[in-house]
Amino acid sequence: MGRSPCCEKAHTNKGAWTKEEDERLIAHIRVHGEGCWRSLPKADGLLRCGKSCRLRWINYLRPDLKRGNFSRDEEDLIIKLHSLLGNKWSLIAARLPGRTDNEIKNYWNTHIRRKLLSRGLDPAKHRPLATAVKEAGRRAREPSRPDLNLELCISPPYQEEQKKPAELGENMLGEKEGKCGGEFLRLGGGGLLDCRSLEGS
DNA sequence: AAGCTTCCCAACCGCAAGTAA
DNA sequence: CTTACTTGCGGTTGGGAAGCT
Repeated sequence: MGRSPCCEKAHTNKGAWTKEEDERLIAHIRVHGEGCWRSLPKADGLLRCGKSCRLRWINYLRPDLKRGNFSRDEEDLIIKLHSLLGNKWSLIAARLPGRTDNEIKNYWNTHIRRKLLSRGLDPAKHRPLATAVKEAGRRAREPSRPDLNLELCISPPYQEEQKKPAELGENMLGEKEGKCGGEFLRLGGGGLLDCRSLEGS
């Protein structure tokens, strides 16, 4: 695959976005919609590379973003999804409306990961650290095998076209607010981690 | 109050995948 | 089929805020 620099670095701003830049970006997307990130800055006179514009919009400016603290249910769901999907933050985010992959990744690294470690659990495998180490050794001796096809057991991600949870008084799992996504994930409480079990650590 | 440390999150970087020419 | 370009993803980092001494 060919690769090229995403932008002419000499002519672009870096670092924190100013209010004016935000407003320009929002105005542009209101008129033209999302997409064509590469040509967006040029079209709108923004001294930012397209990548940066896309990131700013997705992670911060999008109107449907929830922001604020993660609820216990969200945290629980993240742990469950992570145990199935691993570090596939975009897939996890697709199942948490209003949350971005970046936000979830940050939350995982700063909160959940630490909680799991302090309980002696391997955040990568969701198993006790000693077991995880043993298993790593055993796997090294075994022939490699493909991962489970998770798409088979996880329902499609939340999509904007679907009925909005707020309108239904339900979350994206089709459940009343306040429940985790066990059924949605076909987990059925099969012994996976529950964030509540980490409380008080 | 000042200096230091830790925490958190927005943003950057590099790579891979997708796709148009 | 190959190349060039764009988009999206995951890992990492910089710096401001908050907490501590």
